Amino acid sequence: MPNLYKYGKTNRIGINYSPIVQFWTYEYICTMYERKIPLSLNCGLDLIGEVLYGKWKIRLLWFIHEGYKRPSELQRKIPDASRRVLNIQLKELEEHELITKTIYPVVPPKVEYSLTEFGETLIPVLSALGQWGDEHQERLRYLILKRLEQVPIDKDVIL
Amino acid sequence: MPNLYKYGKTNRIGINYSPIVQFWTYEYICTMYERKIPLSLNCGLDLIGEVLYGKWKIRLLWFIHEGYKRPSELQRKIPDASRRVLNIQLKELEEHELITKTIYPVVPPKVEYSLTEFGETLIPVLSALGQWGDEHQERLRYLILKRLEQVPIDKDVIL
DNA sequence: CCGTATCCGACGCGATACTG
DNA sequence: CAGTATCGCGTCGGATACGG
Repeated sequence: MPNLYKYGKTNRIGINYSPIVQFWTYEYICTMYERKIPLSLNCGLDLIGEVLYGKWKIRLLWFIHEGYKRPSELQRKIPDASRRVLNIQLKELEEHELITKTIYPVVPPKVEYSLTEFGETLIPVLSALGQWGDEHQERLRYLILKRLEQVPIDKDVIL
Repeated sequence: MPNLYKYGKTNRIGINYSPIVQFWTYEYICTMYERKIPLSLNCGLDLIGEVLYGKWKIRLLWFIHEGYKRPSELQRKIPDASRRVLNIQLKELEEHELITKTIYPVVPPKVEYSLTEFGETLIPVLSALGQWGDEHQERLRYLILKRLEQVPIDKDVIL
């Protein structure tokens, strides 16, 4: 969970670009729930981060958007994710109302996911992200791989 | 080779959405390095996810963009992040060539960060993200908080 | 003012096995 | 085909303390 935070007032990311931001920090609410580290939901970037957080979520959204709706299809598309995690993240997406799940009462079981309208609104945003990545892919790949070579040993790992 | 990445990172962002995607997947290369779970750098979303990954990076980028350049300023802006993590993430941003660091040889020490041109290109994208979050903030807050109430106890945590 | 080191808790997620 | 349970590893990041 990314959202462990307890920061508050000054640190809304969106400061300039988003006058909409409000000040009655959710910190307050969250501490009431005794979460050790409260969420910060003060600005748009925090919020979207909350919803997209998860290793496979964006992938899932995109594939569903592309028409791969059944769990087995998704699994085939994302073979590196375990069934367990896929289910967990799909459920989260569902709870965030970005997708809906339809269970057909047939044998063998059949399940289909699809984007909600709300989910659809996210697609252009994801596109924008991906576009930036695509535009700079050469450079990014180079930089990322270079970094990995430099730091082959994790600093936190005791040898 | 130490086994970092044995269990991939939790990317906030990552997906194969793009037709540009190439198939000589980096997965391949990565497995050659004996990483158990390869990085996926196949598409723009994967790449951008790699670069933005980190709890405070987006915030850092934004604040630097806004003109808060010195470590102490940034720290004040993000009081919940420890100095350690801030430095780590700043260094990563630097290695990814999104920001530059200038050290002035004076006493007391003075350091300044600023966005590179490359880093600047990321700003509109972040704006887009934040904008979506802002537009739907009511709903998002509601949904996120609702979910948290439902699952107050993490399933994986042993009590 | 600036940076880094060590310790450690939280939790995401992979592996595997089992049910309907 | 779809879903869940249990287990344990690994990584991020917080707390604190020290050195320049």
